[in-house]
Amino acid sequence: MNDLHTHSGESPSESPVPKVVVSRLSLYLRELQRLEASGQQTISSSQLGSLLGFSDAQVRKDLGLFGQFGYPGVGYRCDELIRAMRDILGTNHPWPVVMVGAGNLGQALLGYRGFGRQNFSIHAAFDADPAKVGQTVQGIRIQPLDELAASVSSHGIRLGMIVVPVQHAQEVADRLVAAGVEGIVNFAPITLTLPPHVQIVSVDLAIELEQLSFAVTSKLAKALGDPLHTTHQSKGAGIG
Amino acid sequence: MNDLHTHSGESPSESPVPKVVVSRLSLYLRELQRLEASGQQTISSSQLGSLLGFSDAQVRKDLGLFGQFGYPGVGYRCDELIRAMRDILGTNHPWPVVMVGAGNLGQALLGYRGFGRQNFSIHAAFDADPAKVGQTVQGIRIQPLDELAASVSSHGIRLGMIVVPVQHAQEVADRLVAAGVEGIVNFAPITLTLPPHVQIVSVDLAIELEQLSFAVTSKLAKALGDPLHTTHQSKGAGIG
DNA sequence: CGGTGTGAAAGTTTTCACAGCG
DNA sequence: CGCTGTGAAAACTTTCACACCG
Repeated sequence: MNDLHTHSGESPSESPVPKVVVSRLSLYLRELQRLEASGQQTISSSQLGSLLGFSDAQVRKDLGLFGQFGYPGVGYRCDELIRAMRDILGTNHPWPVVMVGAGNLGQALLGYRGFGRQNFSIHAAFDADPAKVGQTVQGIRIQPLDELAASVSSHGIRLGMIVVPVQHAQEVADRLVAAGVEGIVNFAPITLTLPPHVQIVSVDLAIELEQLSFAVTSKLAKALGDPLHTTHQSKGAGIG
Repeated sequence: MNDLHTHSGESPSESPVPKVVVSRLSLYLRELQRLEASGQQTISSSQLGSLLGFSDAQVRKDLGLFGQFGYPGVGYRCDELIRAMRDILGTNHPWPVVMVGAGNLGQALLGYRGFGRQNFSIHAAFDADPAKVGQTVQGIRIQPLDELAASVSSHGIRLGMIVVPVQHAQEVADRLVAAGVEGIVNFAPITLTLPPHVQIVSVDLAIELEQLSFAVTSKLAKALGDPLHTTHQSKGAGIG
């Protein structure tokens, strides 16, 4: 590393970075920011890994996909690595986000301090309900849905959040895409159908809990030899 | 399939089910419930897969880990498959959940209809702030944190949600575990350190958005040949 | 025919292990 | 020495392709 013939213009054919790597990158960054705030200057791949439950090799391999950031015998400098990670993730510049849906959850998210940590901010909020439109929540005025497209395009907004009831989610998603949004966080419990150039991340609270009920159930089930959780029971009666 | 010498007592050594399979199972179930509600009786693996963006083979392989649920030439019966999935995920019986943290987000989650869909319900809510304790939100009285352990153990509660500010999250997690909780959904932006028998699922809104900013940025970057997003640029100056 | 269940092949991600560096 | 960066091996996951079934 530290080779000074900085070969920036590298070969153009790249295997796309796996999603799971990107999610670990975010965890590395979150942890690095905590470490830096606590005054730590450098960190090794094994320290960083063990803080997060990953192996040292995994940390190095993940970082190695994007460049060479470490110093042999030393580790990584927190400040440098933070900056590099933010460059990679795209959060060294602000990301205004639009939110659609100003119900319970939407209003709570409007007040959530913690987007800001990574340069995200809710730029505008929209709702279809005339009773909500015009209210100001957490300093953000709720606007009517008709203003969505103009707001997105005039401010070059690229990301949106869907916090509407499930029966409206697909339509809202379509409107966001039509307005030019390129990425959506969807809190409604439905699989959205969208063009492939639009990125989606979904958060379904019932599904998160289901992951736990499975894990907690199968832990016990295996100990007891429950066939459903130790594979291969056969089905019950026939179809008719 | 449909072999009637129902070999329930199968071999005890099992490869654990991958997490990614469990998350797809939840998506299958969510979609099946929608289909059943719309009156559909049966569905094939390729239909179900294409509704969710998976291949038919993937659907069959995932289900095949747990048993034989389909009918050749027909597909799967929605009602049967729903029941089987709920058995597998453990959601054929109710799951009372405790919530710690009754701020903006916590209160919004108290009002969230949609846990119920999969048999989860928030049984009790706790907060350290004396100003919040005693309030009733969405029909649930906010209790002081001291009552957490007694509530968990006396009702046999196995799952908890952490919705407190980040600086209190680890301590709250420790208290939940000490009280006997076996699985936690954590909304605070921190990696919790807990004994291995406790399951954790994390939701960090800033990280969800980062996944999008990466995807949206790198899509453009690749088109332009940005070296950070087309791998292998070298670092800047030396360490000193 | 239409569709499942499933071994075998292909592809992907993680771990190993070690050369090389400051 | 301690630690990175990285090929090679191992482990794991997905896709293929086809026997079999109603």
